Amino acid sequence: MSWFEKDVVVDEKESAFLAEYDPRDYPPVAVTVDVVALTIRAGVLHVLLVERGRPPQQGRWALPGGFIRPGEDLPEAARRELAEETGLSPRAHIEQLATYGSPERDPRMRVVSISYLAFAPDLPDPEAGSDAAAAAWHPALRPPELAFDHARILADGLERARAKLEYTPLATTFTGETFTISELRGVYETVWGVPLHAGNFHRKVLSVPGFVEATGHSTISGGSRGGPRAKLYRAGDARLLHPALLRPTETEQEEAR
Amino acid sequence: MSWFEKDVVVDEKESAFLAEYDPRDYPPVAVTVDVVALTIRAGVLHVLLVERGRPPQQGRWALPGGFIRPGEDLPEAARRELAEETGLSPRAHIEQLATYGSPERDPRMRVVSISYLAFAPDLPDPEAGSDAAAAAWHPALRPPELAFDHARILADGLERARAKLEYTPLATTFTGETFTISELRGVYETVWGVPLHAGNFHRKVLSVPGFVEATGHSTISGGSRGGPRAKLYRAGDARLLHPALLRPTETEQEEAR
DNA sequence: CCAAGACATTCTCAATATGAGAATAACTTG
DNA sequence: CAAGTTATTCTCATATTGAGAATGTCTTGG
Repeated sequence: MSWFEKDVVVDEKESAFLAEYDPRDYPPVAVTVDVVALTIRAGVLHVLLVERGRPPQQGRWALPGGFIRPGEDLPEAARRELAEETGLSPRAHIEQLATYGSPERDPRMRVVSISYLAFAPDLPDPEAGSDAAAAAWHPALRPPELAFDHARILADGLERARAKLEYTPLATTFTGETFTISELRGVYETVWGVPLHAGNFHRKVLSVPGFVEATGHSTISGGSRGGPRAKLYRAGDARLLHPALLRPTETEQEEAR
Repeated sequence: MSWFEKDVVVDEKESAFLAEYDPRDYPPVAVTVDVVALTIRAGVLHVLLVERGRPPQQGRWALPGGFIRPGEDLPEAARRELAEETGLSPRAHIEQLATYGSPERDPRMRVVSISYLAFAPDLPDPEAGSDAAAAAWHPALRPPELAFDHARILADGLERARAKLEYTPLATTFTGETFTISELRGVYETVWGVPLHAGNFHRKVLSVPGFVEATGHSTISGGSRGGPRAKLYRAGDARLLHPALLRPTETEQEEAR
């Protein structure tokens, strides 16, 4: 139960105040949501971008996003933008990333942007929406030049994604319904950008309670380049990984040279 | 260098667009910052609250905060609110927590609030500011009934603080310039709400590179209830703790019963 | 069909990190 | 001065992790 469902005291004085209250007395600020939607295609991390169809910065690529609507909640707006501009499934994991509000970030007026981070399994190429001339997946580490401060937002989203893989089972949101341990390892290697020890990764994933659960099935055939058929798993019910699956540290990587 | 310092192409079409652009075409939204300022007083975690001096919800306690000003950056607004309403030092650690924008969260109009989390060493009682009838430290775990959705914001801030102690040296921002290992342990025990093993904590803190560095000095006298004089340390230069200092897990706590 | 190479899965071993309990010694207060 | 507290260091058993390797199953190219 949230506060506004309780008996909030609204006496005469407060009623009078609300009646004469003029929202236009406050400095105008526009509020938008922007979405950093990530997926993995052909072993490379990709981010969804739209080509701006109108000024400012027309023709440049930007994160999908737009103004929030009256009566619309923030996560709702983020999901709408994602679906609207790209036709993406509304089931993708989505979480708030951060809010950007530097006074100079948009030349039109004061714009405060609440960014969201979304993870999705490999999806078909998106459809262009009304606001965008085009929408497409781009390599997340080598994107085209981005509009506004979206390069910074993307960088923050990538770092959040890398960190989240450590202590949550979110890597499974990049895979299909079922997956092999190797596919899961591929997600980690792609997002972190480092190769992992196959044997240790296997041991670790199976030892963390609730990370994955066996389906009892195996792949129909071995890998395209050989190897036995792998067991298939699905996401478990854990929301946090205990103990966490930590990235190799810098010192360890230096030692490996 | 940020994007707006670069050669952004502003052609005639874009200039024309900017000229005829009317910010008032967008639905009115007010943007505020709210600050969850935490400190430890007498071994208890406290949060800074102000008593609302005007409707709505006049008389209720709320997090310090207010509308952002034109041309003012978000972190800047958070620091200003903290200093303005309470006289707190602007040097306290402050970081963005999350943004709340449910359409029903304020009866006046659509209000989007960007919350900030601040840690400060024990400070004197604050002064009331212009917007607040009173400002005071309250126990963070048993606060008075809070206005709007501030109880939820406080809860999120507390969880963030607990998590941050694990992998960052932020506990040192709750202490003075120098501190003993026991004082540092006290911070962890207070924020996490669990007793820690003194010996293991001591070993851990000294083994994590860059967490603390010795000053070469010791306390003038032993603790108020006895014990030897303790060595004094200051915060080290690490920004992250490797390996992290993890909270006891639920299962471990259950086992200890 | 066969040999070579790829890959899933399981093990072994050494190095680290952690939880518990305890030993030592330096201070406090009554 | 005795008793109780606390800082600091150790010991030992248990987990966790990094590396390297062994095994057996498959795919691909002759």
